Amino acid sequence: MLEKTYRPETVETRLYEAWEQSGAFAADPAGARRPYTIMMPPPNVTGSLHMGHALTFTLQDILIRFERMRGRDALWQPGTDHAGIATEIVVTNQLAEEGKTRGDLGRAAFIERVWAWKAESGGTITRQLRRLGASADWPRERFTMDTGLSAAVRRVFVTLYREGLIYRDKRLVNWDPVMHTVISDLEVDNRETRGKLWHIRYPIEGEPGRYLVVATTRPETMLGDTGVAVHPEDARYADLVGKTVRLPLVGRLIPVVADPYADPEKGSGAVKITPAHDFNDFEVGRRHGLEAINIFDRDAHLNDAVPERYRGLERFVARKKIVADLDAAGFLEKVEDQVSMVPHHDRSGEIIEPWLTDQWFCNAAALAKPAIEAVECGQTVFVPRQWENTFFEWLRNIQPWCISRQLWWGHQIPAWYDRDGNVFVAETGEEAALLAAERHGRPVDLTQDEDVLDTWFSSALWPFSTLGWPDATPELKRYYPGDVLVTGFDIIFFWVARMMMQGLHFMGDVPFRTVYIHALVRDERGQKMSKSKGNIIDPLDLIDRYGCDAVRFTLAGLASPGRDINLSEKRVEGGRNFATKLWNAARYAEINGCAPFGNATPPDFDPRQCRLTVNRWIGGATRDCATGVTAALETFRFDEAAHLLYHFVWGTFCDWYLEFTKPILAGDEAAARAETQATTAWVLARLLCLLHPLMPFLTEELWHELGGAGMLIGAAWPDLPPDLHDPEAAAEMDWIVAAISTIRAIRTEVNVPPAARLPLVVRDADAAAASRIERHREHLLRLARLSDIAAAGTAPAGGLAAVVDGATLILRVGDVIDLAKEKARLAKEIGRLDGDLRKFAGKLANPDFLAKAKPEIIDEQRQREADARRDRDRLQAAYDRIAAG
RNA sequence: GGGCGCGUAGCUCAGCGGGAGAGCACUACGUUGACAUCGUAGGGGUCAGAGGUUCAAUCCCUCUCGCGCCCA
Repeated sequence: MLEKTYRPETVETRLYEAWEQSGAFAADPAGARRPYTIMMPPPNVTGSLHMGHALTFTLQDILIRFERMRGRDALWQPGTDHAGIATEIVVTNQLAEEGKTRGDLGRAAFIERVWAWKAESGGTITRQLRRLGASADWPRERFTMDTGLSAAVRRVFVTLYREGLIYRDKRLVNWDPVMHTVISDLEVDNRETRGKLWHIRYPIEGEPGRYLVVATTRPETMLGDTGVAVHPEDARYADLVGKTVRLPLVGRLIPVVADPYADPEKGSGAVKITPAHDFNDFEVGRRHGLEAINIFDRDAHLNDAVPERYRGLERFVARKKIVADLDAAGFLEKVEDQVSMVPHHDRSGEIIEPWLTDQWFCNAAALAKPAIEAVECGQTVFVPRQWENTFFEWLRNIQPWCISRQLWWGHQIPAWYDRDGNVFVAETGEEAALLAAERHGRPVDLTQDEDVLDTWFSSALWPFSTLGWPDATPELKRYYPGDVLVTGFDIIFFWVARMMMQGLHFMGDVPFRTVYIHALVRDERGQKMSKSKGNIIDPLDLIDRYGCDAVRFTLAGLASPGRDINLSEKRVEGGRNFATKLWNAARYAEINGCAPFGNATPPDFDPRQCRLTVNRWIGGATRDCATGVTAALETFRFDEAAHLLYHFVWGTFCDWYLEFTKPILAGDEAAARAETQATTAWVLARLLCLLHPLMPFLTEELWHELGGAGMLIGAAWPDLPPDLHDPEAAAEMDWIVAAISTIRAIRTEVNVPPAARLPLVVRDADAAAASRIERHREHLLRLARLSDIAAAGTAPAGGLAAVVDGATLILRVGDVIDLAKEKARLAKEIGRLDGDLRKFAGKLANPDFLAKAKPEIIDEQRQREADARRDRDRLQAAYDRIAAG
């Protein structure tokens, strides 16, 4: 027999191993089933599972298990990402603790060290995914720096280079002066920072004593100024355009130009132009032919392009000195406090320095066009749809993508240089050597580009590189494009857009048909989880304490579209309680001979053949539930699926069906008992199937315990016939539920002790109500705690009246009844109905309503009006009887 | 500044043109061999505000206020 409560810790590991070892997660490329593919977004190889992972992988696993049960050949392609910068930072920090630097080791030793770290910690995240129940096809696990995937990276790089879509260029880039690497625009985090606005006087050449005041948040870059801009329509400065000013501290003459970039409202309205150290200034400089003078070295220390006294100073040290010097020389007009956006590296936290360097770029605009079109014409659809705007917005304004990084951990760029700096791009060094030899007419020495590629360059290829591309593998043919990509909105730009671009370019088709964007997981008060706030909820800790299924069910239930998830432990407790509820229902079924595939259950049982109304009713209700859950999962409404199941299991199956059928199971009518056992077993088996994608462990365990054949993970998804639904049975049982609920409510209202059994008198029952009462007499007696049910033509004394569709129910409570209180209770109810009746009357008397509303709506209103009137009249009669008595 | 989203019960959220819902919390009472991780019942809301469209608005449109996020 099942234990009293479900103990996840005794079940989860055992079942997961059983699934994995049986090959239940494996795709079947050679089979005949239609494929269903989800590419797992590869987590960082050295990372560990956080709440966001728990959400995204739970949702993916739900879809995979659902479609697998629906008969699809499900491939959930797992793997991990080398996460260039993130991993390099981790290992560099480890070295720092040993008092060493990356440079002390040298490139080869450093990379070896990272591989060692990967070997040590790389299994963590995949072990944690297993704890979450993720049914990924593990033997197909890939890593972005695998041999195969690295070859794909080189093939893509070389191809795009030859197509002119990858090129080398000298541009202003985002430079991290501590890590000494460039990063892409997306990796820049603009943070609001309190700073100052310095107003500096630039003397106008040829007009002694006159100054042009410029306002800047970065006075130290003035050493690289090559112009000053004012707005073309700014009358204050109109006469200065075309003149020159003499740069303080430097002495260089620089022109005043008219450019709309200068905002007359901001600061003094005049801005210094430093083309080599500001992205906007770079553009202004280009428009006006201004020189770009680079004043920083790779450490953001001032270089030889500045006056000698400032050379070698770190940028913020230089700032202080320059401000002091300007002040001393009378060039500083004023200083204001100002909050401005300062670019930081999102990983290292360092302040970014815009810096002119040679880097590799990818022509993202060219690749973006097909990606935009594919979403425009619906080849790929975002769910929720509104994220398409975000996608379009970014792709339509996309800038060249800087793909080179001055790191060691990653895919080294397949470009080689000869001594003259000529570049040879090829998939291998040998090939590059051949190209060089051809060019020079003899073999020459080459050195490979030191840089590596942006991590996202390889992730962008994930949907096809994991399937064996560039080889034409059967997997590639079969599983590309994937069906759904499940991910968070924060990587639409980083990853989704780039997979779209590369997929379309190299595979000629989108990488996935649907992109399901889920929300962020926040804490219970809606705050973002972070280490510094100390509000992190660890999914593994939750799994330990509440069980994996409770966590999964909770997350699914909270996954409403377009809304962030505020997770509280109370919710998970609710999920755990639900698991216990289901467990106990199954336990009850087992005790009563209703195990799904036990001896009591004929294998050819068809619930449509049931004779008892209660069994016909639950069969139909199960069908309705299954239909709803299927529709919900098909449309990514995980919340709806969870809620439907919760309410059906708890509110319908446990609260009513199991209660209704207890007397049958305990009774001695063999046929009725057998039918009920079979029905209970049948419903329970379907419920285990329907719940399995959300709660895989609990359902699998129950499946086994109750004698299910094979493994539930491989069972078929319930596809129930429409004629299971029996409207008459549903109406009848709904009536009984309403009658019982009504009687219970009255009892509570007048404080009848729960244990007391009271007689019920039924008055003025119509034929349907009378027969329902007769057929379900036992249910009413037991669940409403009645001693007797009698029909009466006359009103009994001392009764509490209530109306249930077609009958007046009078609960006899004897002499204890307080007549005044009862009159008040009835009057209140009558008053409520009168209010409803006024509303209906108003509507039904409105000619516009009758003329314009849909006929079925009018009928419905009429029916409701009639029902309300009838109920009101019955209550009024009861009231009158008391008043008369 | 541009864009997206959100204000519904004490809290967290569904619903999104015709009867205001769930979970949790709260109150009262607990009975029947699945379950106290439970049962039964109850209280609690001018659906942010103001206009408009409509026979009908929590739902559609406009504006206002408040909050969040993304991009500049």
